[in-house]
Amino acid sequence: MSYHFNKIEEKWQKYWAQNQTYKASNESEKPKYYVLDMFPYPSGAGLHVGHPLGYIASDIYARYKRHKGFNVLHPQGYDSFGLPAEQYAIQTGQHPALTTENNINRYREQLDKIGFSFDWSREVRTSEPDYYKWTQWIFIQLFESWYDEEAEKSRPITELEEIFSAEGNTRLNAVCDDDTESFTADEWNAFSADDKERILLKYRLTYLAEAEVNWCPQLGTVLANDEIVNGVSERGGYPVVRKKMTQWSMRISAFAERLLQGLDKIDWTESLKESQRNWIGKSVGAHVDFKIQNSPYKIGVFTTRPDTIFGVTFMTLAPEHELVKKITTPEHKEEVEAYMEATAKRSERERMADVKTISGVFTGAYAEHPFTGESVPIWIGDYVLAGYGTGAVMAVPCGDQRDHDFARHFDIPIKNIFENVDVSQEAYAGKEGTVIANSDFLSGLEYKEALNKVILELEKTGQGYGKTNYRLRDAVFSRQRYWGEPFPVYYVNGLPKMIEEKYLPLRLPEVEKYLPTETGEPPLGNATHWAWDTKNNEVVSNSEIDDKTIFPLELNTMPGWAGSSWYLFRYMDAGNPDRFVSEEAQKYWENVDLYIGGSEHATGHLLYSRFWTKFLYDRGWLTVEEPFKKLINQGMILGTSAFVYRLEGENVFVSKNQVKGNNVQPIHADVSLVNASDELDIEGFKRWRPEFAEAKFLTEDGKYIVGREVEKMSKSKYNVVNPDDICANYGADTLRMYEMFLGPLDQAKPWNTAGITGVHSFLKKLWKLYHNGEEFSVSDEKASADSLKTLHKTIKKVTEDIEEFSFNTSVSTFMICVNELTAQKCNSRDVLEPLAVLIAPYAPHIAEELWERLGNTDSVSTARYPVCEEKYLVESTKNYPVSFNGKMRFTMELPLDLGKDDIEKAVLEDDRTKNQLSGSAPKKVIVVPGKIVNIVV
RNA sequence: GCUCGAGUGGCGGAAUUGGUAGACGCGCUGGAUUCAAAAUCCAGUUCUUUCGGGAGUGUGGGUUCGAUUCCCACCUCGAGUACCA
Repeated sequence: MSYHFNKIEEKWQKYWAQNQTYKASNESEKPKYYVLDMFPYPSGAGLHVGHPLGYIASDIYARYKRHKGFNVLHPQGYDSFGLPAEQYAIQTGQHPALTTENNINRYREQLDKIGFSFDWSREVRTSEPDYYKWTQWIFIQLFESWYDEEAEKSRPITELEEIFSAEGNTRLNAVCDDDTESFTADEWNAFSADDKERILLKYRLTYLAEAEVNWCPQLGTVLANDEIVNGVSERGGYPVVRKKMTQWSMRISAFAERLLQGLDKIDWTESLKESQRNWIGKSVGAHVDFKIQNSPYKIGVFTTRPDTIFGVTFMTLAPEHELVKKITTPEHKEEVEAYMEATAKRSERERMADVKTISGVFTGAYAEHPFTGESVPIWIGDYVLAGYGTGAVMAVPCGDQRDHDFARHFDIPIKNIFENVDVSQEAYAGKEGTVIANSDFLSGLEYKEALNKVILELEKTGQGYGKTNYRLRDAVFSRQRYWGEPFPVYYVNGLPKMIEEKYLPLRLPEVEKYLPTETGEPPLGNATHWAWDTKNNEVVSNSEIDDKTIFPLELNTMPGWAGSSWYLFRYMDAGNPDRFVSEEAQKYWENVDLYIGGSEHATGHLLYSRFWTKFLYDRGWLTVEEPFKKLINQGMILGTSAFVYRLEGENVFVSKNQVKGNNVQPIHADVSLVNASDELDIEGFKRWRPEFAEAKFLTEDGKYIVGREVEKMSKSKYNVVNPDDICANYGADTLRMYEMFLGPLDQAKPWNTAGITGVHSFLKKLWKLYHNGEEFSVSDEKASADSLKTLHKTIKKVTEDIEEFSFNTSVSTFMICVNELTAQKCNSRDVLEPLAVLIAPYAPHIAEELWERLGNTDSVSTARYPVCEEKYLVESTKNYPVSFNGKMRFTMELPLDLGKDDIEKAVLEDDRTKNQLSGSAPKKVIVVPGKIVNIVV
């Protein structure tokens, strides 16, 4: 009976669904293990062969862990809020919920065909009200919390109010807005309710504030820093400009240090941790205040090199700095304003494009050097960023290249404060090994001593203090979109109020149009039924707003990362109507043991979910502080595009090798029209692109050869390979094993269907091992020693490979195993039964079928993983390579249990050795038992 | 520029507490089977050679009896990040 993979796979997929084979229980005697994939956004294009790569790897691991006796949680769901469905809605009017539903159904169909062991009973969808109810709930908890820097944790806002009314905020060490005024207890108690509310907003972990944001006009929304790549939007590649808007923000900056420290405790790749470290961008230095001459103001700067303070010859402010307008002298006003205007006009992208052009203007104002009292001219320049530090720098041209360039460009003096260093041509940025000169009390000191001394001095004189700065900014949380979580917020006197928990979810309202309103409000501004009745606690029509009991609701929605920041916990207890996850369920599953997904989420999702987890931990809703213990990034599977070459201006195509010397235009051809030897199906191509139906094709030897190029898989490049086709032609088991066989999991690699036959014929050979002709044939006779050795060797290697996520080599190991067993004519149950279990994580369908034929009534997934018994691996002899001066000459078979001296003796007595030595005595003999013998002549 | 990662046959890729480089698969070559093809099976396949060998893991050096593996310098490619004071 031959290997009918289609029938087998259909049969077992049905069986697993009917028997809920992979349903995980929240109670078990077994140890728990949680394997999670990054859940997909269900796009309209469906899955291509690249998508399941990580899912296959995690599925193998999940299945392996089940065999090893773990209670495994391996769920899947959908990150179903997002832009494409909304844009489709704008174009077609189809409700995003409908589009999303259709896409999810298609995804599910495709996923099911690959035979994953997901527990679908725990499926989550971020766009479902039952789910986003809890996203809203977490938002409210963030609003009701503040960050205590003393205790290094988030605390309820009610405790902050108690502190305020007892002692004001003067002694408090809490994270808050920079412009927070200080007050005493008496002052606090005398404030009006609205004033109190405004002050509390400066402390809440999610807050409403006017902020300079990244506005993308084409998308009609603001973007977070991690959603911008090279100055344009990550999605669509549209320009992004800076704009002031009132927005919800997340005070993630409060967690900067813990997010940084936490990295040391988790098992992630070093490169990923490094990305997060860079993103958090911790730098240690000092804050220094410079008095401005003839003015009540002072300029605060952050510097990592306070030791170079005597090298300051000017200061530079960012053009957007708030003091610029206040300190500019009348005679420089016109110039400064022109400069400010010019910078504001430039987009982020332009500003990044020409970093080499030096520009700036003098404000006419002077600051006072904190130690020498000398006058320091104040400039503005766009090389200083408003968003980092204080938006102002003390410029030390001898120690910083940018300051140096600026000074030289504008003829500002450069003062050298380094001994024996020439700074006339370029700045000296080194720290160790130089002595500071020309620096009053710092002269003669080295970097470290100077650093400590100057900070001490600054603090003594009240002109500054040691400070740690982080690059990590608070995350803007508002999006001007329709298809996202509505904020559970209404406004009274312009102040935000939270809807009470028991009235959640606040459901997304229906709208006529998904575009922003004519007045520029977000799409929810189109909703007619979008006001909050505080009497009946329900959504009512906007026309009823009376500002007494009925108030307007927030029009923004939450960003894409809101729902994905906590979904891992929902799987533990999906569907719980009373809590986002029950205490028991969370305590049992703790957090994710293994997380697999792409590295593109390094500074977005993976940082935000760590932030929310830490927050929920602080407030006592979770027992873990990190969401993902171990994380593996799978590499992308790339497509191999095919190109045809059209002669410029003609309807004639030339084959690949005739391109040279011709002026041709390469055009993507659908990869399904090209065979493995790069030959184009010309008739098929003509039917596919009717505009080329009449085209002429210049062939070579009667064949039209296409050009190839490796690119990202995408519909528009016609290089997409659909997993459904592979499953239909070769089976899911072949697809699974081939995807693993392609190369190391974490590496990017092009898809190449040609090689799949190797893996497919391996599965056919495996099938044959259990069959004799058409009959199932496994004997109860004892297995031969050779076969047992093959089996146990395989168990050992495959197990090691799985533990190290080297799935590609384990496929090779299986191939060797089956080849050996075939050669040994092995058909003993002793070997074939464990082999079926061993391969089940990789090729579950064929394993189930063989398992059943072996007479088992349970699913193979309930079988215990075979144990490698070393006794079968024991060798009695070993081939020793014998080398002379490191060059191998021959091998000698010797018993393995010989000692060093015996091996040496045996080798020296061998005729071939004597021949090599030709009478002379060896200088040295090196014997590594079990490995090699080297003779030095 | 900085950070991280990687360079091994025609191709994807194996092999690291330093010990027979090229496992396994694709492709290719030859053979068996077949009227023929597909499928299947067997053998060969780093380069070079006067058939004794010789060279060989990006380049140049070093440590070692012995280096794909360790050290130094350089080159190339990929990823991330980018005026971060």
